Amino acid sequence: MSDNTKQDENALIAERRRKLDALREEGNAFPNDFRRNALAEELHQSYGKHEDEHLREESVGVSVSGRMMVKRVMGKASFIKLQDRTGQIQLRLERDRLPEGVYQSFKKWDVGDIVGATGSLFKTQTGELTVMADEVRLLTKSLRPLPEKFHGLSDQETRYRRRYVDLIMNEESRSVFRKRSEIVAYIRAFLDSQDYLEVETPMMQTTPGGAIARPFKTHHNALDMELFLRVAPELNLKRLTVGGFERVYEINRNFRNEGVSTQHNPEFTMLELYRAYADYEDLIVMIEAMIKGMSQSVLGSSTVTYQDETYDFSQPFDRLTVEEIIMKFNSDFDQSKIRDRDYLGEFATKLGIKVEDNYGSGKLQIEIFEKTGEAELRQPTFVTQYPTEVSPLSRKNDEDPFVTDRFELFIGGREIANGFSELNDPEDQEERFRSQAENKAAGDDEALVYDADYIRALEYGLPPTAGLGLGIDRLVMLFTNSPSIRDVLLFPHMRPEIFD
RNA sequence: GGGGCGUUAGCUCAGAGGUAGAGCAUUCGGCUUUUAACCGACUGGUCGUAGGUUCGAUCCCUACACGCCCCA
Repeated sequence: MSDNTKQDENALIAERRRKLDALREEGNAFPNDFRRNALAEELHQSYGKHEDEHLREESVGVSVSGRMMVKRVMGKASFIKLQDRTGQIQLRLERDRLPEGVYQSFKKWDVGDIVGATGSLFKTQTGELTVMADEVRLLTKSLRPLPEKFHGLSDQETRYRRRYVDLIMNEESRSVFRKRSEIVAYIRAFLDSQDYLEVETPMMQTTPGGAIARPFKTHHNALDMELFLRVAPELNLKRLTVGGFERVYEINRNFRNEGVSTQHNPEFTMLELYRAYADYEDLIVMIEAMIKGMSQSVLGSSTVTYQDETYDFSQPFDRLTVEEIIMKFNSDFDQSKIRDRDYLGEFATKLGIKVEDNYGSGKLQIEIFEKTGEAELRQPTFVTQYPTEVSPLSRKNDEDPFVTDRFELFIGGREIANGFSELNDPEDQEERFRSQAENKAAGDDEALVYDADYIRALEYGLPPTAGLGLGIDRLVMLFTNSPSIRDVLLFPHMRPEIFD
């Protein structure tokens, strides 16, 4: 830090810096030899119900440590509270019980400092479990004041930019990220128990990968080549299925160069899985079971309440086709013309959709579905039979090649998962790639890129396979009642902060 | 990209065209069972940035930055 900045520094920080200077003069200001033997939550669990008298007789010695969140000095005795990773525990410090001079030093410590203490348990007059300290040490001086004790930190921007302060101050925020971790752990356990193999495939590739999305570009200096951050791991995971890993999954980051909103972050986490000798129906059964189990495991309930709406996972999820949804939510739609390109085009235009010349009836169906149906799908609903035109990697339906054997899962009007029976005919795939390449040439920078090696892999033979992608961030939003994706990302993307 | 709202002390927030306010925190004093501890005294600000209107702007106007929400 420059001298200039130091001079301009806030008086509160300057004061604490002076205290740190004094600590440096006394010896090691940043000791790392204190070891605790108890956590706050353990103590409350084990001794919370004990009587004061009983505790004093037992004389339970404990060492605890954490961030000092409360400091109440009453002359020659004080109460403080330390916060560790499990919760808070109160300590009582009495001048005449501590070694000579320690209490005097303690009075200069600040809320936010990291403190370690050793003592024995008792209960206060109001019944709060407390450690009567025999020793107490300052382990790390905090130079910056914490937000106010009552209102805490509520400014959204600061909560995202200084997540560490948010985590110190807000139990709800800590809880969201613990739940996120539990959800991911649940998914891993669920898949591992069914003999899936977890793998990691490249994030940087020479093509963006298998999804319709705009990619980020980067550059490798030594190789002097353009690279893309992947938009999906799909093609690599299917290469692994060709290789004989018949059940694989990856939980990892994808990158899409698109808008930022309450629903979108440039990087986000997806589960993708592939299962040979299965079709999309098998995955529908599986994902429904997984979400039900997850709800029970993480929330202890088969329902989840999100923004004043409750979703019930105990009932079988609804199932509708894309065409059924269009007709259900557009009463004036002429059902006999559900695949009539001209009619669909007119209908879409009336809805305010910008219709491009190269849109076929499948693309138009999807535009109408997204505009009129998607947001209405509140309870868990599987939407099936997506048009082939918008599903370049999905297997065509045997009876009706206009559609593919594909589904998406919607909860609360939002897409949570997308799965399908994989296209494993290399010649069909080659044609679909070419069609995408034409779109790309026509200016669609989201179109898939032709991947010759992927075709070659398919030519070795991809067993009949079903695959699934599930957006972890959106699922966590749902399970933690978070209105914005930023609430479930530890460090959401923000424009750079200006330090002057 | 368009629209709306916001930005005042470390934090949470009031405020009004005429030299800027509260609570908590800090500092000093008191207090050996507190629970947003309490009592007394003090301190703390380029009112997001840059222009403009005005005798005078933190307040009105414009642009910009950052954030939040809605729409595409």
